Amino acid sequence: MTSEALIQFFLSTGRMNAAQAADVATSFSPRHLARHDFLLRAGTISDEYFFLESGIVRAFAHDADGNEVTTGLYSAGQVALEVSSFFNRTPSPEHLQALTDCQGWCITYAQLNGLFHARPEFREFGRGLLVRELARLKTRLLALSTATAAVRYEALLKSSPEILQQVPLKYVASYLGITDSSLSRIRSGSRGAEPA
Amino acid sequence: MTSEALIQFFLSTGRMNAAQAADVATSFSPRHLARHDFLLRAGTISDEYFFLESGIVRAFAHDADGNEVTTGLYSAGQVALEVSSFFNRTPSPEHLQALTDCQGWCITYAQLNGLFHARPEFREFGRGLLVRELARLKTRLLALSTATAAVRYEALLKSSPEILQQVPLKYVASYLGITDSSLSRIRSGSRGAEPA
DNA sequence: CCGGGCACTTGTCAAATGACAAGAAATCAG
DNA sequence: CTGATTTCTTGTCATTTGACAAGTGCCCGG
Repeated sequence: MTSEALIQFFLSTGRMNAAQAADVATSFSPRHLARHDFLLRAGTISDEYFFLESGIVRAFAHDADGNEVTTGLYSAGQVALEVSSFFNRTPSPEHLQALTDCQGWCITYAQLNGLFHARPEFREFGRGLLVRELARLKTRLLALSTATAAVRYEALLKSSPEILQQVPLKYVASYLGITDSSLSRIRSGSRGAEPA
Repeated sequence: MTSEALIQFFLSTGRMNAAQAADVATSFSPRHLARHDFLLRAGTISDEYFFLESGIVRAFAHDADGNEVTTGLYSAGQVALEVSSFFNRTPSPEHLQALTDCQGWCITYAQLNGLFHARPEFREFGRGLLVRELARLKTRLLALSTATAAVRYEALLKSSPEILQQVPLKYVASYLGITDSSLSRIRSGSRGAEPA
């Protein structure tokens, strides 16, 4: 089993060199998820930091009325993780479920902490990941309150086309903060546009 | 100058003991902001991690159309910080400005990193802060896509009444993702409600 | 004390989106 | 293959919210 993608991921942030990355990678275990498998269930404590090499994972929660809401969509090259549950050792507010078969790499909380303790450069990497995720959320928040649904859809289409191709539109809609009907209309409208 | 509030803040997460907290606090410097002073300007690199002992700081950015959008409101007991700029040493996408006179405690990036390096328990504390902020953003994101403006307003009123009292409503509105007119209507409506 | 902005409210109308429901189309399990 | 389920589209109408504009009151600096 080769962890090439994982090593590349460590290198991508520029905070680790090749030897360090390769070494850290040995602490991760390969992990496979079949379509519809749960990586984490709401109410339980996450103990798997999961790097996705292929496939798509969906995070979802329930709103005040009990409706399912897709809060995150993770594809290859990302870490699918409920941060607060994993790091605070508290019950997760949301589920993590594979939408397709997934291949990736896992590490437990204890192992990760061991690495953080032993390897300052990996610590930096870990912090970078949190910071990056925070920035991502901020961007989504801003878009949600200032951009129209159509613009948000176009942005997602541009930044993550693979998601649009593989994720049922109702989940995408919920991720974008709209209903599936609205998304359907947005898609039909943006295709033809008015010619002359 | 007493840093009692700062020490309490360190203790609040339960990851540091009293001696550790008091000791770490000595690395922070008192900092005062006059009303309307900028703690950070968009485009510059943040080098101040600022714990607020009193006062209110507003974070704001500009949307695609150039409109100002309030992205964060920080009050006493919180850290007013543009995380990605501070930790990645990159230009900030948003401004941080004092809405009232502010009193608090500051530390630079280099100093903070020094503490992280030397003190594992403070490192834990720092991570906890990022994780907490992330959870907060997630909550806001969920509310923005599932709750009505009125509900979001009520939630803010309940969780941070001090903000409603001190922040001009147009900033609150923008923070809630609505216009100031809408907020005004929500406020007038929720007072009387329909009697019989 | 005065003038000029802000801050806030309110009115009117339009645009964006949701709710609900009915079908068509694709997908999946037996 | 075939029926059942899920997914996606579309129609109709209601609701939420925004855009724009006018008007009142208040605060701040000279």
